[in-house]
Amino acid sequence: MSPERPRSPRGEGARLRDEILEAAEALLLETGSEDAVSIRAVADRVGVTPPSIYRHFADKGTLLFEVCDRQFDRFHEYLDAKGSGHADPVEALKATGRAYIEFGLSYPEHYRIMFMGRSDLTPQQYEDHVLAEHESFMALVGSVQECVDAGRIRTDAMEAATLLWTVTHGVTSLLIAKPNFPWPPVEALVEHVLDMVEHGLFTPRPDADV
Amino acid sequence: MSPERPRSPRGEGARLRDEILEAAEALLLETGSEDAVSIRAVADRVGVTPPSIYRHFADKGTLLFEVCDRQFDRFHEYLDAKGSGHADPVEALKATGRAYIEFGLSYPEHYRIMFMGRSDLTPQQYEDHVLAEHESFMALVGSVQECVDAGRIRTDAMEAATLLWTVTHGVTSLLIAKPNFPWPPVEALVEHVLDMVEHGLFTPRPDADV
DNA sequence: GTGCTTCGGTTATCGCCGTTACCCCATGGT
DNA sequence: ACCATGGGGTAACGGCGATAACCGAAGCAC
Repeated sequence: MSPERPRSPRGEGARLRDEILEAAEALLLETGSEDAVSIRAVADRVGVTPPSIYRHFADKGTLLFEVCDRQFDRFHEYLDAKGSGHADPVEALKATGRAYIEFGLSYPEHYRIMFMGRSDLTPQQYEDHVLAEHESFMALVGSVQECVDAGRIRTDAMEAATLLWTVTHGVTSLLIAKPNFPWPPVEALVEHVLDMVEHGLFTPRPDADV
Repeated sequence: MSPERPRSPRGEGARLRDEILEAAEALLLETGSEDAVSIRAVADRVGVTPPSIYRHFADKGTLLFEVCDRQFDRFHEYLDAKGSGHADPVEALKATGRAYIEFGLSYPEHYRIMFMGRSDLTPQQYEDHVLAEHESFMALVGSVQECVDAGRIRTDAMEAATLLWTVTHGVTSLLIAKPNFPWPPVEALVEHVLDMVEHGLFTPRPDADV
């Protein structure tokens, strides 16, 4: 883009690192395809030659991972924000679920990389990621535990949190992977899912109501 | 592999087509990675040069799609088999759900391509695929309808089928995408999910039991 | 000021990929 | 005997991720 990129002064070589991250993120958002975010494309956008990328990132996977990791942080903030301030812990959980799906659909390519792709990361990144994942999962477990303490849930917090994650992920990932399937309106689908989670889908007896 | 591949006789040029399909499938199963199934690797395995592949498949996507499409057929047969022969339509549905997850986990790379990847197909393939997908989804709707007719379900068949798909897909795809997450044993997880779908996760009142 | 190190980035290149244009030759029909 | 055609092969293009080797300017010691 800008053919004249000034060389960074001595101490601030890390400045390029940020520019690379932002260029990669912008490219990911604009093209909506991980494949379009090539090392060459990113370098071109920053106004730098491809090998320069490797001064700041070990490989392409590391770069993409870091791009998504940033988004991951915002993801958590968003979930926390949407999940707090509810008097009813069950409502808080449902709000978190809505926010999860909403965020995933807002950044489908990030979600794809983080939760739908093959994660061949370096052991170090992998450890970081597992740690972050575990942390955020445990935040969910905490929210679920409030429901358990209030006697509003039928199982233990770990199990319920796992189920909630799989369900919200199921909606999010299928909507991303199969955008042309004749889905009902997203809001309705989400509410139906939440209703299913809350009350179940089947009636225990043929003649029972609710 | 075999350096001496006899040339196919006149009418049976399509024989190579099958060999290519089987080589690609074997490669996919052995390596467990879509990336490892390169045109060159497949050609090498068959004992043929890369351009020969293009006599039978328009491009790599078409080849991979066809490989997975075969598996898709077996997938449906398996689901049908596991879903039939149940007196209780709800049990039939649960059995189908178990089979879905089991099959997906047995062929994770196929499942990945079919349900978790970016599907950039030609319009023709896409149409075929949508049709097949719609057909199998409608089979599910049929099974659900039996539950509706028996008065065992709280919503309409289309909605319930959509929910069931998203849930089973959620379990399958997360287990595939995050194999190192500290999941509970798969069987237990599946049963918990099915139980959640059946009865719901939350209790309507703090003092209610089941 | 002069020399040296070191940092920020480039040039050139490798090997792999999907894909295409073009050629070749054995076979079967006539 | 001919020759068209189908089943392949040869060579090559452009793009990719990645690496090795280099280079020039900025800072530091003296």
